Amino acid sequence: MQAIQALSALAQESRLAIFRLLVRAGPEGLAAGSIGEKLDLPPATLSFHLAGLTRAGLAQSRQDGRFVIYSANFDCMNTLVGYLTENCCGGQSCEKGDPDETLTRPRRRA
Amino acid sequence: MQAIQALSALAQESRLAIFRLLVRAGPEGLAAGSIGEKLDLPPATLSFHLAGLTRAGLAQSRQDGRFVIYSANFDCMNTLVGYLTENCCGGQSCEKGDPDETLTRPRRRA
DNA sequence: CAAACGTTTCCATAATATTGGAACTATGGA
DNA sequence: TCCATAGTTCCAATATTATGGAAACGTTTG
Repeated sequence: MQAIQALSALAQESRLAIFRLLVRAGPEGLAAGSIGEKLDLPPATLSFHLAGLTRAGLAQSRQDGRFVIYSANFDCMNTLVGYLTENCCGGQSCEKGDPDETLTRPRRRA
Repeated sequence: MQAIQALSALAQESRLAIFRLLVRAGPEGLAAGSIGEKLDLPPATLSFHLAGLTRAGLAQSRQDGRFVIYSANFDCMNTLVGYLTENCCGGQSCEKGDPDETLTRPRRRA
């Protein structure tokens, strides 16, 4: 299951922080260096985590001059959220039990 | 962040399988033994993983006679999905980029 | 109480992940 | 060409997680 890869990629403080940064940065992405700067991560460690996110398909990189720009893969994230939603509400529940549910996951027809 | 706890709880084959089973079982839940049987996990290993899911708040247990019944915590799962949705679409994107997006995550107004 | 059953705890082992320094690679500019 | 900048890879130390046998723990039943 590749959901597991994505989940474990996000299940780590630094990587989750990196990913959040990438999401906020949008499709433009961010240079590796500025990520490391914002999160105060040494280059080797940062590279390790970026590789993890990339391997999981949650991020991608392109080279721009001397910089390597990383950006979030929104499709992948959507797929993951979709998968979790199936796993959470696949049967029927999930609608009941939390009246605020519509705030986070609009239902299909009301 | 307790999202990380939930994410790492799910980021493991056995635990994800257990959780999926619990979700499908609904609020009634399942006895530890029958989970172990279905997934062919030795008692100690199963107990270890059930403890992980419980620690993460994704599952809960109640004792019923000689059995210990585990059930999924749907609220917790909703919270997690909500958090991920924030992290994915917090800015604005996520709508664009994949025309099939409506299949997995219906948008709010069309 | 004792035996049987379901589950957990204890423990040791093995596997996997995380960390960061140092050396290496690639790119752009003097 | 040579240097500075930006990142990656290599490597070794450390830390965390997973696995499962065996013993202990509650509960029900005889």
